[in-house]
Order: sequence, then C-alpha cells, then structure tokens
Amino acid sequence: MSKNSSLPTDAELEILQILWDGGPQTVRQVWEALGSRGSYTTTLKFLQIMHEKGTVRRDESQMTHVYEAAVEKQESQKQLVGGLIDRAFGGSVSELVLRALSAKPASKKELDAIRALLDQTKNPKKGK
Amino acid sequence: MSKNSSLPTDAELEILQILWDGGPQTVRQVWEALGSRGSYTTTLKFLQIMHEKGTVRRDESQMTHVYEAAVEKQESQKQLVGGLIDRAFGGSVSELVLRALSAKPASKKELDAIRALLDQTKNPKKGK
DNA sequence: TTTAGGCTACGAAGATTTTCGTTGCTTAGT
DNA sequence: ACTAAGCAACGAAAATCTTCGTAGCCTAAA
Repeated sequence: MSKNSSLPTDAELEILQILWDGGPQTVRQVWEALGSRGSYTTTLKFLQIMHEKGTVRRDESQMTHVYEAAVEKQESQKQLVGGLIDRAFGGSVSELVLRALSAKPASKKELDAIRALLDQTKNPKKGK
Repeated sequence: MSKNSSLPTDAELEILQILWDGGPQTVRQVWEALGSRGSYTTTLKFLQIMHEKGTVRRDESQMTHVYEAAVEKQESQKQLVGGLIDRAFGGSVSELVLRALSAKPASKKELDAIRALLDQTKNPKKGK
C-alpha cells in the first residue's frame, strides 16, 4: 500500500474535475455535467472503476449512490504537473512556465498573480 | 483539415526526449539511452511506429537507420502543457504555475529566470 | 398487483498502447 | 564460402483504457 496511486486517465480526470467543482453528485448529475456525452452506463462504469481504485468515495445509503472525489485536487494537480515536468521538460520548472505562457497567453492580472506567487514562495533551497 | 496530430504517448515522449537531447541516433543508441530497459525490439518498434506517424524522420541510406525527431520540442511541449492546463487546471495558467512550484521547488536561480520571463512577456509586441 | 422507469452490477467488445519473439537479410570475420 | 552477429520488419500477445448492452433490483404510480 504505497501512497503511489497511478495518475487518473483522461476520462477519469474529466470526471474528477466535475466532482471537484460541483461537489458530491449522483451518476446522473455527473453524466449531465458531461453534456450527456456517451452512454449513461459509461459514466457509471467510470465511477465504479474509480471507486475500486479509491479515486472517489460513494455514499451507498440510498439506492441512488452519491459520489465525491476521494483525492485532493491540489495533490492530483501536483502529481500531474510534476509528471509532465519530468516527462517532457527534463525537470525544469522554468521551461514549463515558458511553454505554458506561450500555450495560453496570460492576462496582466494573471501575470501579477504569478509574480505574487513567486514572491510568496519561501526560499526553499539555496540556489547554488 | 486540422493540423491536429495526436499527442505522443508516454513511451513515445520518452524517446522523443532522447532524440531532442542527443540528436540523430540509431535504434541501439536510443535503446542504450533508455538504460537498455525492455527489449531492443521494443524500442525499434516504437521508432517504427513513430516513423509511420511522422513523429520522427529516419535516414535509411545505411543499413543501420538513423532516427531524429521530426516534431519540434517547443511545439510538442506547448501542446502538452496546453492540454494539461485545459484538462486539469480549468484553463488557468497561474494555477498550473502554483502547482508546478509545489511539485518541484525551484532554486533561486530558477525563480529569477521565471521572473525575467514574466517581465519579457509583459510587452510582447515590442522588438528591442 | 402489475408495470414502467430509474438504478447498480456485470461482462464483454473495441480501441489503443506496450511488449517481445521470430524471421530473414546483410555484413564482417574466418 | 560459411558462420556469427547485428539489424529491420512483422505479427501478435499482453496490458490498458473506453464504451455500451443487458440483466436484475427496487419503488412509485396505476
């Protein structure tokens, strides 16, 4: 039982987003949030798989089960971006930021937010 | 016709990194750069698949083919990070940066590099 | 009580990704 | 010329991921 749970697949991530944003929901609600794409049972299946994997929790006290995310949004995001940094950026955070900005040009507001973030970052490690 | 070439899979990306970093290489060299993980033919197969997809080019003038990346590192990185921003961060660049920093604490040097980057981004239209 | 509708569970097909064994060709060394 | 080593091609198995049909259960309405 390591804490190393494999990363969510694309379809799982899409559902996780819905649960993170909208809180606990029934299968039908999730399916509708998905724009009723695909079959209802497909969504159900994913939720069941995610439940097996421990990615979501569910309340089974009612016949209509209610699902909620069991993994933290922050933690998942961290793992996802961390993986990408390793897998595609040779470990360089600044490279990632560079590409991120070219992929999604940020507004002035966003840029300021990022700056604030940098200033707030505690001196984690001495630059050598 | 969209230019939408599907993103590289994990295994493909790992190989791309090697080619981006080390330039044109033979199958054997790539395989060794991989730490000789898996079978030699597995690496060969990936290179062949990537060749079919147009992800890599190859020089077949010699019996031992030499492969090189056919997609730009920058462009691929951009697509990958752009996808992640949409898929996991609701489109927010600053959220991504926030998580990136928590996943891989940056050195002072890196932080400065990012700041410089931001300043540069601020007035993008101006040539210098 | 019968029936229609909503729900879970199950199984399996399809699609994609990853892995490797085998075959046959080419070349260097004997 | 013969053999051993290295190489590309191929096919297919194995592992995942995605999708959906069907069966069976429960409940409310008629």
